[in-house]
Amino acid sequence: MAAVDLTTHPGHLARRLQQAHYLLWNTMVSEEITSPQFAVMNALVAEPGLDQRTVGERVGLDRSTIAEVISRLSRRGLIDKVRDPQDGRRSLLRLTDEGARVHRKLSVRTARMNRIFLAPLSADEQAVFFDLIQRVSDAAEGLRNPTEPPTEPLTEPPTEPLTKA
Amino acid sequence: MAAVDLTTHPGHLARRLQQAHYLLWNTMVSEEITSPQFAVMNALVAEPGLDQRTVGERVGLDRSTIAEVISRLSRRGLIDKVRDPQDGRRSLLRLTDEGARVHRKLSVRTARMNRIFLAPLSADEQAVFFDLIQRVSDAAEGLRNPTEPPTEPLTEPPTEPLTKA
DNA sequence: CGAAAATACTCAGCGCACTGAGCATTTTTT
DNA sequence: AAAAAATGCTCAGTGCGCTGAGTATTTTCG
Repeated sequence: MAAVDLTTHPGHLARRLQQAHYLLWNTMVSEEITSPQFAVMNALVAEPGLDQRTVGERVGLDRSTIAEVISRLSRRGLIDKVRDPQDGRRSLLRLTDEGARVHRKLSVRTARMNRIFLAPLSADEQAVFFDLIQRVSDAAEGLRNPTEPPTEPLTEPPTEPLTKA
Repeated sequence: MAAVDLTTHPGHLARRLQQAHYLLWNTMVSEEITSPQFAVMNALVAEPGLDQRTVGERVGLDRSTIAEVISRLSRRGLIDKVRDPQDGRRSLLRLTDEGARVHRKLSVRTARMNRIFLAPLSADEQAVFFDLIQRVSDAAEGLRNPTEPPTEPLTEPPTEPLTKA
């Protein structure tokens, strides 16, 4: 008998929160377009012509997942995908007219859903909610992405200044 | 140009939080046993002999998902699964000795991981963090599970008492 | 220039998560 | 007791999410 209390486990809470959101999204926003798909479309509204990897970075999806999400959006005719003539490795992405239309429609519904989802919290609590989750996520991301904070700046050791010159 | 700010979208934040947790779990707890698998084992430590559906209910996994998770735990020899002789529909579950051993080991590591994961928050903030997420999740779950709260209390309408008699 | 390294993407494999449909076994009704 | 409903589980299908390996294209460097 040494069972643990999962209500103090952030991972478990995060999963439950996401599940709850998933269900609400399905009933209030769309059964066709998922939340990650919407996030990708949204990134392309903000910055049309991004390549696949960068979009993934913007919305927090790894290379494999973003590829699949994009393939679905593309199959539905919501985004265009073309090889970059300047760099044959890249795929450049942008919304189609239909994609832009769908994005507008879903934006409205998403806002409505978020209001309902967050209704149990006061405005102040909502702000705290965002802040806390974000801080935890950012910190954890930092743990994985050493970011190589210049252990010894690539520029150079304190021998001589060169940005100066 | 009507892109939305995803940092105020709880669904997006929940996904990011879970991803961050997933990565940390993998490096600090186990590469074999996942967080949902641990949750299932934990439920069986608390209540040995539960049937599959109830375990799913305890940890928040639907019938299909719980079936897969259990099949993996079973394949690894961490849980036992037997048909209920009283009710041929049910599968009764309990940890094997090895399962109990693994659960103990992971409990320690999980506690350590949670400390690090939550380190960016003060003790007070951690309490708020749990509370807010839980309230939002519970409320959203309530939206889907009508629970049939006695539209008109089953006890009785104000016309005449009948439990009386 | 040509080999080596970096970069963008694809592919296969595993695992979580949900729905809808189907099967077997109770339980309830008639 | 037979028909109907409920219950527990399985199966097929879709989608997110990660890793490791592989391919093609650029960039860098000797």
